Amino acid sequence: MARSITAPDGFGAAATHETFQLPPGRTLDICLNLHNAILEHRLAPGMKLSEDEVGEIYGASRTVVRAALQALAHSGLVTIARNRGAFVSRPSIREAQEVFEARALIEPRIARLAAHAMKASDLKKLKKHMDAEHAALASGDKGKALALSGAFHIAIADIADQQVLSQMVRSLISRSSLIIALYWRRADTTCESHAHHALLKAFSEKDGSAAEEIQKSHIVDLHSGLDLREKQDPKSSLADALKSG
Amino acid sequence: MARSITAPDGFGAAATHETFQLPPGRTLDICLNLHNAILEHRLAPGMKLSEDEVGEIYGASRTVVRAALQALAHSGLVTIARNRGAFVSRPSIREAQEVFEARALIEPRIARLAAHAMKASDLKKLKKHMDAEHAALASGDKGKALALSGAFHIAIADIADQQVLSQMVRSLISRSSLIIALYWRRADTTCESHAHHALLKAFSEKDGSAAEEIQKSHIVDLHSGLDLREKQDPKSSLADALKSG
DNA sequence: TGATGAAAAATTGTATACGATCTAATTTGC
DNA sequence: GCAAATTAGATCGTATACAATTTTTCATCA
Repeated sequence: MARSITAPDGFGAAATHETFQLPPGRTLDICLNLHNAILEHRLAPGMKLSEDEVGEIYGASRTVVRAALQALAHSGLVTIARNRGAFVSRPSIREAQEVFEARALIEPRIARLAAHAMKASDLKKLKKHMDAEHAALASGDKGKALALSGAFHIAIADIADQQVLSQMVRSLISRSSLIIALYWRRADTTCESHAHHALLKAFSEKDGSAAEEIQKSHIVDLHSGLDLREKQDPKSSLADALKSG
Repeated sequence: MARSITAPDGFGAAATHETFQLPPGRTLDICLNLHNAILEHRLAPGMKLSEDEVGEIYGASRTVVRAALQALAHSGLVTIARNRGAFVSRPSIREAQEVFEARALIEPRIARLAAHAMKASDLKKLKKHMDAEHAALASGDKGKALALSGAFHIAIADIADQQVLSQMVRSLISRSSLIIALYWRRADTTCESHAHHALLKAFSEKDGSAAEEIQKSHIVDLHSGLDLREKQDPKSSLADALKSG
């Protein structure tokens, strides 16, 4: 069965062909599809992505699948181990810290630029994103809601019209999705929406400084929603327990 | 003739296996080699990188070469056009602007972090980098001098010990090399050294604020050394000339 | 002479085959 | 019964073959 690829829907699809610097084609299709699946948490960190299996699913040969997996590896969503294959990445605690620190550096700047470049049509688009996110949350699809929340941040970067920074943000947000899958501790995802609402207000007033400030706190807040304490692995903790017993 | 690959020398080699998120192997070897060649301006922007030709040079099959070219495409040094092949990228004026704006945002922060993390051994390493750069410049190898100048910036990022930001800087500096090949206008490359000296002083005094400030001016200065005025392309200028004649 | 079009050559896109390496299951020895 | 070694299976790394596409060449005609 060839061509059973889900068409990327207008909203969830945060990645374009520029994300992977690949020409259009089947390799790119598979990239985008896997990318979405990972962002929506349908593929969990650590999961094996066998070349044969993926090829079977998409009706493509290993040649094409390999290229797709290597592209995803370069964007950090997939980790390839020689002679062992490809796995959905498991960002370390260290990497999680750094990703959110990088976001706290870059995204506020982008928010400021976006506020200055903001047009009426852009505001409408952002509003639609928010509505879609609410709808997904209401229907109970947390994975999709998270992906849409990321898409909101990417939409801002696109409005700022800075392609280089925008690519960086895309990569950081993709990795954030994995990080959240691994380390998120809060039950409420709703706090997000408040920040997004506040951003929208700043944008509508073309208040760059406010947008920058709000975005910065928003990201710091997201960061603080993670549980990034080192957990000693079971083996050593067992040894400790027995030693002191 | 297999295995005629130049061993990446300790200094010029700014890229590691993490730059491409590839496991060690021949694909990575070819990546690093092409990467260095581009950074040292031995391969000019726009040059065709035929799969057969590259494969012949490195004694590898097209399978391996293709993977290497796609990895380089993802890092922005190579542009792939479907059914037409791979070319050394020609960054647009727009992209040039954005790359240096991004550097001006990220690198000063890294310089500050590096200043705080700086150890005596790190200072020595940086000094060695500068000496190597001077040596290359003295011997007239401008390409190598430029690559080493980039390596200096990357070394700072490594000292700051921020892998995520470090990867971004690597990518930006690689692209800067192409940008300089296309748009550099100054004859003197020596101005660089002064900034690097000043940075070294700030580092030795562990003065983070000074390092941040110096790095920012340094990058703005580099940016101002480019000629980024739009040149109307020959075709349209010809049309204009005839229309008004 | 210059433009047009068709045929030939070169180059990339993809599938498949085979060897190398890793994983696991089974056997063997203690 | 348990650990180590061996073997069978699965998976990846690479080369090569063929199809699809582009580029070049060259003959033809206005």
